[in-house]
Amino acid sequence: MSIAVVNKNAKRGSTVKPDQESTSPPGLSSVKVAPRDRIVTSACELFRQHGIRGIGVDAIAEAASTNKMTLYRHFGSKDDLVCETLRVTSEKSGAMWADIETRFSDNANAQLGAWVTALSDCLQRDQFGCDIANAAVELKEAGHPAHAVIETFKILQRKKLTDLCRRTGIEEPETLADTLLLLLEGARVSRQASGLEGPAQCFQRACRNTLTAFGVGTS
Amino acid sequence: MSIAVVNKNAKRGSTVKPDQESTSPPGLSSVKVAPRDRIVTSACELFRQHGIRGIGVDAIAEAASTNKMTLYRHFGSKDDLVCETLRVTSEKSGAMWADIETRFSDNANAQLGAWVTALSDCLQRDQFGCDIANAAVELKEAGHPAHAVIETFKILQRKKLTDLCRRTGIEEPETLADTLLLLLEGARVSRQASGLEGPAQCFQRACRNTLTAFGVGTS
DNA sequence: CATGGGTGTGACCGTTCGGTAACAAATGAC
DNA sequence: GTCATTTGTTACCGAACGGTCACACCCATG
Repeated sequence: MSIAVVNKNAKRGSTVKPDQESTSPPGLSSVKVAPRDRIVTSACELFRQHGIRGIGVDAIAEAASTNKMTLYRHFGSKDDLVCETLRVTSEKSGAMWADIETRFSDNANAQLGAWVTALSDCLQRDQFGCDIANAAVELKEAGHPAHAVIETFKILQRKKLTDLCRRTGIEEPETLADTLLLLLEGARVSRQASGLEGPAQCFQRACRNTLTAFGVGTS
Repeated sequence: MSIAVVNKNAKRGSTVKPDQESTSPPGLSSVKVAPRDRIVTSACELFRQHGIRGIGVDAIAEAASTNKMTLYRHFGSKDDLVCETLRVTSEKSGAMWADIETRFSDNANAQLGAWVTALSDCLQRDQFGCDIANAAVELKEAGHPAHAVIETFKILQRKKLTDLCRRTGIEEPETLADTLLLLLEGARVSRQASGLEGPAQCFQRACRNTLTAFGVGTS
């Protein structure tokens, strides 16, 4: 699971030290994750659960089983940490794309179908939507460093989907890609506002209808 | 010490008082808006521009040309004020629906077309998306009083659009309504993350395509 | 003129926030 | 073992936050 989300056990005088990992068979124990990585992992999770403005650096450090000082040695500011978590999240999205491409190599239609399925599954599982879009909603200040990361990711995501749509040979790949992106973004935010029984439940069907309307058969 | 966070005009000793309204021809002056209404108006605007967590009650009171004490006499807490602004925003949405119904009475297809046009125009104008959905993204704490307001609005919005779709006589009004809602929600959040040149620019076309695919002609 | 309700004012409270200083402890390479 | 780098710990800072207090004020109603 996760590393103690809200460090209840704390009580600084815990005398024994090895509380790093909950399940730690002595000897080979676990992989010994570096503090920096633990911080990023915890930050990703807590930002997602509470929002960027809804969680403090103290809580993040504690969840990462470290302290604020170490956090600030690796990240000059909370904003820096925010940017790093967004970058990591972007990379995870890249991994999904790679997986789809390897599983359905050279079949654009099947890849589009797999994209819809993957995101639909993700929608069922994750109630907090797209971290990148959520960050854009939350951080409205002009010139916030996260904006560059958000823009980079969104441009890349759009380019990937447009290219994929183009490879199906249809007439308006840009329109299809943008339509699918609107449906996805809408489903993810609608799930947060109205739950799974709201309009979000229609996401997969809406995507299939759209693909059909554009002449893309996903077999 | 300094109470005023963004104390722009302030200068408490402004000697002359009538700075309530900028353009105030002496005599009949303006309509004399009550403090409570000024607070709600300012709060709506500031929450929209900076996010709910991004603005403090001091700044809201100051923008409303009043003070924190008066604010707390009308609203027991910041959360109460948040709920009230969401309610007011909901009512404005209701006004748009009423306008559409009066302009195209007894013509469901035309009303659907007008709905798309109105929201598309709104999308061009307003860069901050749907305040209600943004609040849902920002306020993730379970049991937050705003959730009830959000849910009420989203259910009503969905019901109105579904009923309108049903009145066109098509087969799957629920699916059409949900698809349009996903496109709308997606366009509004995408505009915040990727700007007007992003997928949001496709909103109107995607809606028209969807309407056509469902057999709804908006003439 | 008196009175009372709504309003303005500034100080204040306790908490939390992002961020830093100083020093002790652990760790790993040589 | 030595030594330098990386961590952990504790205390602290200034600022901003949500929220309250006591008191002066304005103004309409009687």
